[in-house]
Amino acid sequence: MENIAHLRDILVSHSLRITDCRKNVLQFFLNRESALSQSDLEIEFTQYDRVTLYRTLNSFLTSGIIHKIPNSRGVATYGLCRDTCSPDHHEDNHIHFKCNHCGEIQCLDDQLIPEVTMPKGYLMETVNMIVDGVCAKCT
Amino acid sequence: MENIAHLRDILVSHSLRITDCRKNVLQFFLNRESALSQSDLEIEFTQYDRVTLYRTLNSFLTSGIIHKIPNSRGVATYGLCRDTCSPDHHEDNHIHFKCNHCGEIQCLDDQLIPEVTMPKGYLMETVNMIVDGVCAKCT
DNA sequence: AATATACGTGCAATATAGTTGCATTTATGT
DNA sequence: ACATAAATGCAACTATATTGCACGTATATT
Repeated sequence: MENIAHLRDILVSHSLRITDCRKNVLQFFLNRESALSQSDLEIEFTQYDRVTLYRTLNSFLTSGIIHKIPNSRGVATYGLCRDTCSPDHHEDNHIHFKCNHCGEIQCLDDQLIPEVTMPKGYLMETVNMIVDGVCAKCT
Repeated sequence: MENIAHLRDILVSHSLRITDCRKNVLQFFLNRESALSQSDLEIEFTQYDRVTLYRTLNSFLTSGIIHKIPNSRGVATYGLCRDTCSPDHHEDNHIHFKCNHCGEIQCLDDQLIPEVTMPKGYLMETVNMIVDGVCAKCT
């Protein structure tokens, strides 16, 4: 359970206003170790409109509190950024893990994406790496 | 331009019946160097129903002719598998590239995904790596 | 070549996800 | 406490993904 002051700090430091919705959603992210989708939030927070949750995710995304995790299903999922991230510079160069058993998507913060090289003429901007398998809880 | 016999061979060797739709879609994949989405097919093949194209992609996917490429937008894209792929064993361990300029997604068949290790208790099944940037055609 | 049948296709309908505009409410700086 | 810029809720809309069912066709068998 995060204390409220901490939640406020995070929001303020990302130039976001303090609202109930944002505090609750942020707390939910902090309490969970797995990444979350919009529909996860809709199930958890029936008191807020889908659009509000959608825009909450968007504000977190553009302010650099969370990052988007690519996946092969058609559902966007989001994970908390590390403390070292800022809106213009992300340090989310870790591997993401999708468990085929429980379905959870996790940030493996300590497994860094290895360096790769591109063919001639290609300009590399961001790199994502997603491993599918069975997570520690399900093995 | 692929010859028809070759298209038939590919379909037959994956236990799929020969149909116009499948031949045309497969040819389209072979002629393009970029990955394709369902909507790409809908634009190209107005003579076929969306659902037919959807199921064509599905049959190609489960029979191992194409593979799904994860991406952060909510649109599934597909790339041709290498000749060495079979339905039960895929060799698509290459990096995918998404161009932020032209939007194309390409298979970098020769850029292999580097080996990575998982934390204790994690079981690795498949690995995906997606690089975003600017492709050779757009630089 | 005729034919049975399993498989492919088209249509209709539904489900799910993502997005915008607008009126109303609320957080925040002064 | 008040003005204002931002957040919220509602309604509507778009795009994408998916299923059931009836009908048509590729293929194996004879």
